[in-house]
Amino acid sequence: MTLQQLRYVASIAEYGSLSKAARELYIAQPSLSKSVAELEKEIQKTLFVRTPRGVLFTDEGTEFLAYARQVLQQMDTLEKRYEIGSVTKHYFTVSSQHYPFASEASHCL
Amino acid sequence: MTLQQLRYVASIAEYGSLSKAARELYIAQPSLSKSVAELEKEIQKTLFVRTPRGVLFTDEGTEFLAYARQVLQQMDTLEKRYEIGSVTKHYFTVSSQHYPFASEASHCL
DNA sequence: TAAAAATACTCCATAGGTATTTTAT
DNA sequence: ATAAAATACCTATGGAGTATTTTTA
Repeated sequence: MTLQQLRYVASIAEYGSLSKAARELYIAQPSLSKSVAELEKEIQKTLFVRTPRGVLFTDEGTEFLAYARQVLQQMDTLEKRYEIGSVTKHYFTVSSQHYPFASEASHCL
Repeated sequence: MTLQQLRYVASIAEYGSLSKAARELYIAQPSLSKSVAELEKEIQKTLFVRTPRGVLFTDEGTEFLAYARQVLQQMDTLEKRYEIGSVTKHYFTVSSQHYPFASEASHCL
């Protein structure tokens, strides 16, 4: 059981479906599906029932979610304290010189 | 920052040295060393000073430890609730037939 | 000067990806 | 019929390994 899996379950609860949660998490739906399937296997419990409209949490799933949120909250507190300028926030910058011929070329677009 | 890293820091605090903690955790000392080095780099703080007798936690390290233990405790609560017969407990069994010649051979040891 | 820790690699397990099939309304 | 989830397979990152060097009371 990993923190990632707890985060995933929390997101699925928030968005109501694996597909939506995957989109929000910027991961592929099958990756998310597999991750939670492994978690369910590990704890030997079904966290939610799958329907063509999304998922519905079981009672056990709801209880699990409560525990998961406790962990995530403590982790959040820790990260807030120590990763203010987190490494996870990346920036991508492009810079270049000004080439007059490029301005000319752009007229062709 | 992973749960593993938090567990590692907690163990190092408990045992007072990377080597001892590594032994208790059943991992190699260099693996542990690298793991905590990466954590320190991530949070941009030195958790403990290294001496030839082990480590001494800094004030910042001690504070971090408190936060880490909060997370670990919640995780522990969760795991206690859901992993009673955890997958992490493996068993290794060896079985064989009885070969008379093997008994004979053992006399040569 | 001997212990503890750090460095330099190697390897492999697994998290995540794409393509596709199955399922249920 | 269609959107959601599951399955199958592939790839690559990083966690853990061994061997070795560096450090300091």
